[in-house]
Amino acid sequence: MKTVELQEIGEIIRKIRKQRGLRLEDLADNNISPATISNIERGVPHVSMDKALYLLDKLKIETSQIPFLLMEEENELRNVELELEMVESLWKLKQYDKAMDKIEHLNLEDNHPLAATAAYLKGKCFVKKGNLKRAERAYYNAIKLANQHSSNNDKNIEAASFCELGICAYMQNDLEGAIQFTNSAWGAFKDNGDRQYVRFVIYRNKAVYLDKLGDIHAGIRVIEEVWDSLHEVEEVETQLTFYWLRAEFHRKTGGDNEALKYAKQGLDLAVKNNHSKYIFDFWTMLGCIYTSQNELDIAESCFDTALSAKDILSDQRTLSTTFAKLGVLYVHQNKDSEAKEAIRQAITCAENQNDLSQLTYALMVMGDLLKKNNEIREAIEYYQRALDFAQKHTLQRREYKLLFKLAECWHSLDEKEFQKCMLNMYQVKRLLKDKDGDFFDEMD
DNA sequence: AGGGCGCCCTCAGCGCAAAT
DNA sequence: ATTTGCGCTGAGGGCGCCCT
Repeated sequence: MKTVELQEIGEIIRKIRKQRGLRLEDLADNNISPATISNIERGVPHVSMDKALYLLDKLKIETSQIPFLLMEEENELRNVELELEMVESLWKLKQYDKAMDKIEHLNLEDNHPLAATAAYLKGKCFVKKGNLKRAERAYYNAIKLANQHSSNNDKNIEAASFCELGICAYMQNDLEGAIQFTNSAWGAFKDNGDRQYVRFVIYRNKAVYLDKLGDIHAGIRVIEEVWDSLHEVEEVETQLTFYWLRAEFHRKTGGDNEALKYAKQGLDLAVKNNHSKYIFDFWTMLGCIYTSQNELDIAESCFDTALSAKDILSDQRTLSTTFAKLGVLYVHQNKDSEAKEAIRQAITCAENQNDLSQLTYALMVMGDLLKKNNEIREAIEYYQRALDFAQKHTLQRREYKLLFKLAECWHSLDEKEFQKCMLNMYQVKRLLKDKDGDFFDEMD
């Protein structure tokens, strides 16, 4: 008997012991202890073959049966694998309850080689069913199980689970946490394992979080690192996000022409693949770029085109952005009442989606509009609301910007409040400099 | 003799589920 | 929500064998 088979024999012994309702202790005697049996079952390498053979004998298993039992075991494993592939397809087909039922029905023990995969898929179902806490528990469990069983080493379940934990944190407005999880995912990722797409999802997510945090420089570094291998990305959606991010980063650093180039390439790809969410996002982005280039009529058409997709969007998360940017455009066009209405919609959308990064932005834009119309007290109210969210969720760049705007408002009204803002600004700026050294004020 | 190594044991403590 | 009990595991240590 080869040592490679030792673990598999252990699994068979465990299975048969459980089938007969025996505990370790029940099998132990003067010749073999419970711990040793446990060692054999887990395939601990230094256990003697004699003990294993003794155990097989005690269970009345003929050694000649073993190849047959191994084969049977392998067949069963393949069936479970197929079932889990079905679960993944059901998830794609949005049949979350059915997918969940299938996992429960498999009833996998913790030591099953595919238990980690099952836990991971369970987490994904919980996310879609809106239960983030249970999803997180499932992902933690998947990570624990993946580390327990050596056959998970090349399945990248740990990396994928960390990646998903990042998404959970992001959905709960914990961007710093999201980035930490994504870093953990990167640390756990195996280059020659399964689920290679996760590699690009990690890059993509990290860049998205950095964008939301306003850390443009770090975001650009991530995109540059991945850009040359973009052709390796098989998922159109991931590719589209990279085009979107690249355009977004160019736009925010004032590179309108570059931004235009990548937005148009992305739009092309989105149209080709009939991807309505990104058709929507890229038209929104084009609207922003044209607004900043002062081509206001074209910009308006862009936003109008984007909003035509409003009712067929399955993910409403970016809708708030479009309304906010449309508001900015109306401000440029001096259409103040339309602007107010658009920004109000932006605020509502962001609230509905619980997207605090976007909400602070929409509130800030509303403040800008009020301030422009000399309604300073009202403007302060909006800025202050935005500031509270920004502080609570460590959106420090936005916090800095809001403090600046508040300082401007207070300047003529209340010297004491003005001083308070300036002091806070100074502190936030120092914090940001400590963190990455290259603080700068990006465009929105 | 004594150091290294393999095998197996004990024991504290963990995680889970049933009981309260 | 907390306690209790069970099954199991990992750490650490003892024992015996082999080699130098």
